[in-house]
Amino acid sequence: MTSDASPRDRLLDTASDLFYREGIHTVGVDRLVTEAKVTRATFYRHFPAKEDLVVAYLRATDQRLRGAVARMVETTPAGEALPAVLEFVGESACASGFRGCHFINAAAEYPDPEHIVRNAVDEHRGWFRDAMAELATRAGHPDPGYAAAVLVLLHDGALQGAELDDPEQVRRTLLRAGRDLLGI
Amino acid sequence: MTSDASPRDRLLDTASDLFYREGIHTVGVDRLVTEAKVTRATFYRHFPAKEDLVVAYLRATDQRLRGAVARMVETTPAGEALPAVLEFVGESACASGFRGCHFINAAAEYPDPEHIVRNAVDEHRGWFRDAMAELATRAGHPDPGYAAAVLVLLHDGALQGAELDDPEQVRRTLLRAGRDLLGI
DNA sequence: GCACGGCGGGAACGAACGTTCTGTCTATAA
DNA sequence: TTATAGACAGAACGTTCGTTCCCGCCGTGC
Repeated sequence: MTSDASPRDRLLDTASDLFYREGIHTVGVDRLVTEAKVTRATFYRHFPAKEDLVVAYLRATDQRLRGAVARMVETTPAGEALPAVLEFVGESACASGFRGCHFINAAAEYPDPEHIVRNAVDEHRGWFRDAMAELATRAGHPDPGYAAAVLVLLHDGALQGAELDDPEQVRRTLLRAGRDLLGI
Repeated sequence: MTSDASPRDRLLDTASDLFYREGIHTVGVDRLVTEAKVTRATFYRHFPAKEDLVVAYLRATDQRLRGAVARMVETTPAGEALPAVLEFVGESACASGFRGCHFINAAAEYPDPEHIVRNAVDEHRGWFRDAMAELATRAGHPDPGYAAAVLVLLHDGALQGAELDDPEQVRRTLLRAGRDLLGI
């Protein structure tokens, strides 16, 4: 239950849910405090402003994804890590309630590249690219930089495509294209 | 000059510019009528509501892209149409002022798939996929459906990646991956 | 026992939102 | 010449925005 968590956690949980499902600008502070069962005063006691909650939401999502990838890496042999990532992306894209990439969606609402929200987006993307490059290296891929760039490209395209078109078809295309490109 | 165009055209031009550069929700009607040098009454005489202007903006963008693709198809032999599309996408992504895909960005701000804005997005994406499938067919590609799906995937990934990462690197990755995947 | 900090309830702030209105001016068409 | 329609100017609508404040309650630690 979220109702017996701390006010800060309730806030972050409902923000994560609402920001992702309905967008950031369209979800007001009213909505947030009402659904989190928290008062405005409590909101501003934990977050200096709404955009700080947005950053916290992205950072929490980032941490969740880092954990998922780390767990995946631990449980799959080095040679199968890249296809495993593709499977993971494909499954995420087909999950119910999927609404595209958290970070791409957030960036679309914050055009200024210097904004703190964009900083959070950049950090996540930097980590993902580096993580993919390292996986490719460990898998013995001849060109890890290219492999990472390809994985980022396919990742982004698949996540946005799955939201806007048929997720299952996108998933199939992603897997087939990934295997073709990465030589696996 | 936009200042001697009709009020409706001025409105659509400034809306296209502002919506793309700064986002849709963040640009208010105040901003629009001020920069278009048009009064509120004139605004609402031409568009029942702001979201109708958003739809008009997307439809105008859609028409521009259809024209660009049609022109490209006319001037390139059938066999080279697919790489030409990739070049076009890559160049667009590296153009100054590029801010990602108009339609993906708009969809990120309108989560409801039944919204009229999303309808405009769906129409554009449907056209693009069909156009790519037809190009692939005419180029003699053995699996036009897959080729079209791949082009959509790479297109989406490249456009969002170029906005968030290094556009030149994304362009190179796009071209190389496209050539590898489409056998060209 | 008492001070203190976290939280709930709720009013209030100024600003901006999308939208509607009244009224005046001017160009075009009957 | 007059009627009409479109664009102008600008005030105003009610609502919502993000943010701040005051007050009373209650649990914990000194």
